[in-house]
Amino acid sequence: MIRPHFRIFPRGTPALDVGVRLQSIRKLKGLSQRELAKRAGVTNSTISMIEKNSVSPSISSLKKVLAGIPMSLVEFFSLDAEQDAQTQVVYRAAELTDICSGAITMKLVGKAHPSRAISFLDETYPAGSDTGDEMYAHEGEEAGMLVSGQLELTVGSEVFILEAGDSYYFESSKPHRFRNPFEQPARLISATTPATF
Amino acid sequence: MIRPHFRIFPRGTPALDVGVRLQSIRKLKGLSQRELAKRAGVTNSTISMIEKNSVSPSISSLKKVLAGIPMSLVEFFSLDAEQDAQTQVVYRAAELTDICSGAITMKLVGKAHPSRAISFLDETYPAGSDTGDEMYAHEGEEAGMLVSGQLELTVGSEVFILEAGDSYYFESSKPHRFRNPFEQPARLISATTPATF
DNA sequence: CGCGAGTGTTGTAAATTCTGAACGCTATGC
DNA sequence: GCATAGCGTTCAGAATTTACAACACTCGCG
Repeated sequence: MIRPHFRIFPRGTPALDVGVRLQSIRKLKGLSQRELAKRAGVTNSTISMIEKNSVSPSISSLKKVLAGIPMSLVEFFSLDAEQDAQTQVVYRAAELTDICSGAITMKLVGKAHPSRAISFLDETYPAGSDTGDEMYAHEGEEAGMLVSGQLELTVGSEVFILEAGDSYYFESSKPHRFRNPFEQPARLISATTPATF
Repeated sequence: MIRPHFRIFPRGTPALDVGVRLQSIRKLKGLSQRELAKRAGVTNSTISMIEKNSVSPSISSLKKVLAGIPMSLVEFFSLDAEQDAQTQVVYRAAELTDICSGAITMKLVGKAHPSRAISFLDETYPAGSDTGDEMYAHEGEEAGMLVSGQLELTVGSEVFILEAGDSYYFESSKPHRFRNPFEQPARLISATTPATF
């Protein structure tokens, strides 16, 4: 039973870095290894080794550790899956439903990128409109999600057709452009940083 | 080595039945233990013990096993988390955002229930309104999510105050009622099956 | 400086998981 | 009946993970 599992771009299995992910979450919560260990009911050495990827923890152990955060396994691996999104440009609606079943929030899109300090906008592209023939390229990052309609997004040499529910995240330094060559208006919730327009 | 296994919130520790979940997925794919083991690069005894919950597999092992399905860890635990959702009535915003980072789609709510054939509605409850003093009880299932405002939901003998982002899923046969005793209007995206109104 | 409390990182032994090779069972074919 | 092939289970030993205790380090303080 092969699942097509379409991917627009590669996404090469990024070695599921449990350790790094756990460490970043722990530090985000302002916990030390020992403190988390005490809450979770494990020893600090366990935390240390997991974070250093010198072991592959058992489900029960990881569950215990995460209970000290607290965080569920689903959440953990959801966050973990976002790691490899750093180079990902387009998130298909279906991709997101694999995790949260159907759609995405802006937070999710932005969350996929480690360094985020973005403000979201709600844009509407009437039929036939575009952002100009020349490609934009400026400092910062850019994220967005198409709420309705269809929209053509060009990033670098790649051209994507966004459908409702699709979203994107890319470095603004990559030349990019939006076009709506379709008959329906397109509503896009987008964000840029720093605010360029 | 007994351990209390603390939980901050009840959420009735559903014993994370990795084994049962794996077995059902495997059979769904029409694979035998040996066949899956061969694809996954583990031994059949490993599969057997995992399914019998006689071991708590390591992340690496479970990942290998799931790769033979194929299925990601996120998907596996997402499905696993849906198990205990069958009796779960209220999903807090935090619970859902923890998974998909900020909000929920209706599909997620419905997905939690195995038998789903529901149509969603978008309802608005003005301040002070309710669905009547008598409790509703009809055949089918009911799901929904509060988009804005606050709303009081009574299911059986339990009363919940839904905040924006909270959602619910319950059997419509349980007597239930919606009330908005607050000052703000409440917008609710809900669904019933079969369509009762 | 010396001290105490904090951090993360190791050894070693105990506990757990995984393998490889059995076993018992059922169904099919000769 | 007997052999063959499939299934899931179970056992002893190898491999891995975990606990416990020590270690080295930093920081603030008297």
